[in-house]
Amino acid sequence: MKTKLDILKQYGLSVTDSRKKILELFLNADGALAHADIEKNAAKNFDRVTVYRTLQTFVEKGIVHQIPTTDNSILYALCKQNCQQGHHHDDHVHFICSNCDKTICLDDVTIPQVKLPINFTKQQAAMVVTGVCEDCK
Amino acid sequence: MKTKLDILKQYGLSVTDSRKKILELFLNADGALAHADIEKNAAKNFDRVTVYRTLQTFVEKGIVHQIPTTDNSILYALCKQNCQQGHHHDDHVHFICSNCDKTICLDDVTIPQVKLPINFTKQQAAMVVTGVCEDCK
DNA sequence: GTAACTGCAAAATATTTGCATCCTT
DNA sequence: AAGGATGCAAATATTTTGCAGTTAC
Repeated sequence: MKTKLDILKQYGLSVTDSRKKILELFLNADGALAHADIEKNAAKNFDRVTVYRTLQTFVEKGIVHQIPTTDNSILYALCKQNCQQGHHHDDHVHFICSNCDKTICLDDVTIPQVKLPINFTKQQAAMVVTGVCEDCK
Repeated sequence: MKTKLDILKQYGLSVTDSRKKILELFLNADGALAHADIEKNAAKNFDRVTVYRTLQTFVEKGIVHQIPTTDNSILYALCKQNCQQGHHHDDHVHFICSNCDKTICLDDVTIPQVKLPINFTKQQAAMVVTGVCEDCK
């Protein structure tokens, strides 16, 4: 299993306290995190601005990806499987529980192909399913 | 074809200048609109706050729906087909052109079913495809 | 006439930027 | 030591709220 240090080094980032801490939050989280979640858990120790910059860096490097939601918030999630090495493939479905509000990466559920209208070219696809998760069932 | 007035009345909203104007923007738009787009085009005449409130009303009534995007902006789009009458079914795929940044409702492309892990219940699904649209091809 | 809608002002919140200092390598 | 990362302060931008005046029905 990869450690925080491995991941940071692998992406050519210097190892700092805030990056370690934030990465740890992701590794321990069972779902995706909103900026606010991270701030709540890390901002005791770090500046709000550092959270912004760290997340931005992680996204740029491909360590985390952003999940679009309808409710104006961006969620950030670590790809648990393929994405940590080499190129970033965010091809799984995200699930948002309407009860506990947790966002879960369904790493095993692949986004199905869709047939686009003629003259449309696909580069990426994202899919978010809302419903009730296994814990809230 | 439904007129602005028809639509507003159908949803039990009183007909005001700002609602007519904003609805017109949607009817003329070939894609989805960001809050900023609406503000740019309508805010000459209306207060910024009115745009917020009007959009909120439209979403509540089901006249427009929100499209999740990764880049922190909410997009609003009119459902061209089924959604205008009765209940709102936002079951089509959204397409974001990486060239012109336009967001298009692919009303004819239905979101495919996915098989969720056991004990997960689906309520809604959203799908966003990024790529190159027909105009930018 | 009444309820609903709008504009204005202002508060609350969120995000970005510059710069001096500190830390990693 | 050098480059990058952080913290602080402050500028910007975004969204929400209260209230008085106006408008639709």
